[in-house]
Amino acid sequence: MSYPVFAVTVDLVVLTVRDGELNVLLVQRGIEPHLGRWALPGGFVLADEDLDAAAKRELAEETGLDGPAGHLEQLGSYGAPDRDPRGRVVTVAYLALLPDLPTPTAGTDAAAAAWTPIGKLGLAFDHDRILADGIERARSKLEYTPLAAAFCPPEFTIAALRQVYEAVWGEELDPRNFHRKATSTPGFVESTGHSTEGEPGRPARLYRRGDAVLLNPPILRRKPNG
Amino acid sequence: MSYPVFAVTVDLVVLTVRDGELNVLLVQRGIEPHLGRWALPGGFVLADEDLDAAAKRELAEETGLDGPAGHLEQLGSYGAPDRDPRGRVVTVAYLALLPDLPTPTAGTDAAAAAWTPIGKLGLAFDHDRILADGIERARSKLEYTPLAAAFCPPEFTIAALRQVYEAVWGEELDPRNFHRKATSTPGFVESTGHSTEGEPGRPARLYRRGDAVLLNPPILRRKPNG
DNA sequence: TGGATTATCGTCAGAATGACGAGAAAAAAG
DNA sequence: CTTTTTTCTCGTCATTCTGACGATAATCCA
Repeated sequence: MSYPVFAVTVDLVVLTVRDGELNVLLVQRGIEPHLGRWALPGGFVLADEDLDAAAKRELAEETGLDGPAGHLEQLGSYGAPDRDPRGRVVTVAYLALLPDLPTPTAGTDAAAAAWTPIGKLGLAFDHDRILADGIERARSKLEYTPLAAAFCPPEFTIAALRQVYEAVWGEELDPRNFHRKATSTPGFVESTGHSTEGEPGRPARLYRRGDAVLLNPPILRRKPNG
Repeated sequence: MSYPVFAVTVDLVVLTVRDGELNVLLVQRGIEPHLGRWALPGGFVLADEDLDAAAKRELAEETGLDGPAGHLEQLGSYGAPDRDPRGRVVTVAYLALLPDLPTPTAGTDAAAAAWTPIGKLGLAFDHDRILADGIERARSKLEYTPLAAAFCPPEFTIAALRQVYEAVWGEELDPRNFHRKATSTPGFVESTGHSTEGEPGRPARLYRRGDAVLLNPPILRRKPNG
């Protein structure tokens, strides 16, 4: 039996919140095809490597991060026959949610790497589509899971958590109602006993991520469909 | 530049509700590897074929169905290096939700095809895992989307819709509260004006699927985490 | 004709939500 | 040092949503 031959890559939608805005990690391509254009970071899956392992490896290469911080999950696969001029390439996209980090270093095959606010970006390949799918996944996951904390450092205030929601959803939330909701949903956050110091305003209690996997009840956006 | 070579397959988790139970479409393998064992239907992606097109083609081959009935979406990709003894094979799994259909015919490479109630199945390859992921996706999608109607014929009663929820979730729902919820959630179902005839009990009004993409508010399971 | 069965509507208490007032605790300004 | 500003935290209240369940309607079946 014979069957067609493919190359398999992983591409990463790495999101973070900087200055109250949702940002994505992009690299400027240093090789053909699409040389010089901006694209999602990624690369080929190695001969003896699992897909998840390839995604973790690429994430570590691009961000220097390889601890358990943040969140990484598979987003979906994209395999249109003409999506890569080099031939038949299927890419498995992953979504990563990370706390704010220093500007990353450009990896091999990349001329530059940068955090970029989301918007109309004109990326290489089908990466605009993949990015849009990743953003929608992140918006939706914030409703039903405690993953907003993946955007925060290990200890964070309720206000910081709320600003994550506001940045990802592009929607303002009432601080008082959000505070009630975050602290009363079981397993969302747990108090550390510490507080902020030196910031303007009343000091805020610091929390860490709770052990819930799903938020019950969820925190719903006002208009999931627009 | 050189990079590893892969084969790419699509595998289908085809679910339906039969006799109040959630069933999955399985095929008995007619070729090596795993000859004679039960597995999810699937096959290789063709040389000039998109992933979604391959999934649609396989679904049509296995069920004879190719209209817009039911629902088909990508579930996820699985690519552990040792998941197929023939070599490096990445499979893109799809989830299909269909109304109850006659028993399907076995396709090529399959000795038999059958609807099977879900449970501990011992499938070939990593298909137990893929099936479990598909079932969990279906359970979750019923909470937030109107996709339960994909399990029903074009016109259906509220009771039939409720029985879909009960079969997929394995949980009984109060008929009166479910009726209120289904008919009051905007875009979930719309009345056709017809009613059932010849069934025991009071005739039930028939509905068709509404135009909503998301249920707002959602219909939540009692214990999403177990 | 009467009972069984299922659909549909209604009621009521408790939970969750949205809108907003008000006090607490700090830094910043005068 | 006092006042103002800022932000956090708690509380109130009306509205909506949910779960539990009673009651009636409309058919089939014996």
